[in-house]
Amino acid sequence: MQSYPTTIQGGTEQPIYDAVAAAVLDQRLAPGMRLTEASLVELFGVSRTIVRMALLRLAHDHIVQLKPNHGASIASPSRDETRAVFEARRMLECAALPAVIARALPRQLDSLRSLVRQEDLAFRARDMRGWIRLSGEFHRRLIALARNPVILRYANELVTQSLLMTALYMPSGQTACSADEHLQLIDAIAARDERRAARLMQAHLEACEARLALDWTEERPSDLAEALQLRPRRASAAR
Amino acid sequence: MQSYPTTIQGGTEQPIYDAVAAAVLDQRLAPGMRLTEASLVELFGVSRTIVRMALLRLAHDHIVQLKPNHGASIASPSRDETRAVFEARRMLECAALPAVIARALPRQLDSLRSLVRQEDLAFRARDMRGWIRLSGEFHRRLIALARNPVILRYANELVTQSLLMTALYMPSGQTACSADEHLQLIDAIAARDERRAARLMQAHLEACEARLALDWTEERPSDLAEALQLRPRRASAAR
DNA sequence: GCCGTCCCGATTGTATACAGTGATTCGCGA
DNA sequence: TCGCGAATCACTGTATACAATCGGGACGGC
Repeated sequence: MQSYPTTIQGGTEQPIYDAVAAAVLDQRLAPGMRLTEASLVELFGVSRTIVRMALLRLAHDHIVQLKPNHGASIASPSRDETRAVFEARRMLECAALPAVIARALPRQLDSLRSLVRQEDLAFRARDMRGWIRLSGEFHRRLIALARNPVILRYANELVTQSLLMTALYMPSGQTACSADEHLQLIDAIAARDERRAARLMQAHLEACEARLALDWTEERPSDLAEALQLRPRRASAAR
Repeated sequence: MQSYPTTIQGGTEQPIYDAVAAAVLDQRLAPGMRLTEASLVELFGVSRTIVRMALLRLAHDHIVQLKPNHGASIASPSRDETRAVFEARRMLECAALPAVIARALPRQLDSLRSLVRQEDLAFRARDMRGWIRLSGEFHRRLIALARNPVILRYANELVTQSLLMTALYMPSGQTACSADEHLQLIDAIAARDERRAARLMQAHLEACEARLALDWTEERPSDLAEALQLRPRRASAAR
C-alpha cells in the first residue's frame, strides 16, 4: 500500500483551484462571497473555459456552491450540513486511528508535536487565522499517518469544510480547537492505546462542534411564512 | 440532521454522467476502455463542452481516468489502489454501523432483506452482472440507513470503485460477495449488537478483498529491468 | 533490412462568439 | 408619489473555431 496519485493533477486550472482553496483555508474568502467568472478571468489571465473547470472542481469538493444561472459563491454550509460533516469526521477519523497507531513512526509523531507547538504559539500571538489553519493542518497530517490515500482525501475535504463552518458559526472571541487536546491525542497514539485515542478523538471533535453556535437560532427560515411564524391560510402544496 | 442536496445536481451533462456510471456498474463498460470526446458528442448530441464537463465529474469520482492529451478511459485501478479502497471501506462502513443501528427502522431492514433475496435469485440464475450490481446496491442502501449524507456519498464512491476492481481482479467463475454474509449482518443490526455487526462487516469486506486476485502477479512491472528480473550493472539513479 | 526522421491524421486543450436568463432600473401613466 | 411594465445590463450556458500535442506510418539513408 504505497503512494499513488491521490488528487488528479489538474491542468491549467490548478493555480485557480489552489488560490481559492488556500484563501478559504486562510479565511480570506468568507462563506457566501461571490466568485464571478469574469473576475477570475481577469485575475488569472486565462479564458472562461479554464475558470469554469476550476469552479467545477471546487464545487465538487464543496468549497464553492454552484447555483444554475447564478454562478459560484464560497460555500456557506447550513447547520444541518455542519452537523453531518462533524459526525462524518468523528466516524472517519476515529476509524483511521488504529492504522495511524500501527503505522506512525516516532519521528512523525514528534513532527506532529512541533506542529501543535506552532499552533499554540499562533494562539498566544492572537493570530486567529494562522491558528485555525494550523489546527486544520494538524488533523490532516494526523490522518496522513494512516497511509491510506483514500481516507486522506476524504479527511482533507472534511477538514476544509470544517474550517468554512468554523468561519460561519464560531462566536467571535471563542476558541475552536484546543492545542492541549491535540497533545493528549498524540500521547495516546504514541502509547499505542487505541481505545483511549479513539475516545479522545471522539470527545475532541464533539467539543469542536459544541463550540459552534449551531443551536442559537435554528436554521434561518428560508420561507417567508415560516419567518413570520404564520401558516398559509389556503392549502398551497405544503411540501 | 435531515436530507440536503448530497450530489450537486448537474446540468446538461447529467445524462452522460449517469449513462457512463450506470454502464460501469453493470460492467458493460470494462476498465481501460477509451471514451473519446467525439464519440460521446455523437451519442448524446451535445457539444464537446458538455461532454468534457461530464468527463471531469466522472474523473473526480474516480470512475474514469483522465490523462493529459490522451483523453478519458474507464478507470483501471491498480492493486495498490484496490487494497487502499477496501481498507477505506472497512474503516468507513464499520464506523457507520452504530449510526445505522441507532437509526434504522424495522421496515427498512425488511426492505434490505428482500434486496438480499433478489441478490440470491440473481446468483442462482447465473446473472452475474445483475448479482454484482445488487450486492453493491446492498452496501449502498445499508449505509444510507445511517442517515448521514456525507458518509453516504463517500460510501457510494467506494462501492462503485469496488465494482470496477471486481471486474478487473475477480477470477472468472468466482463469487464476490456472499448473500449469506449480508443476511447475518442485517440480523446483527436488527439485534442492535454493535460489536457483532462491526466484526461481521470487517470480516465480510476482508473476505471480498481476499477473493480478488491481488497477489497472483504482484503489480505488473513497469520497468524493463524489473520485468527481466535483472539489476542494472551501472548505478543509474535507483529511485 | 533496420533505424531514424519527417509528416499527417486524430484527438485533446484553449479561446471566443453567441444565446439565454435573471435582476435592476428607467420611464410611463394613474 | 406610487405602481407597473418593459428595456437593459450583467452574467452564465452552450457551441464552435482554432491551436497544440501525440501517435503512427511512410520515406529515405545507412
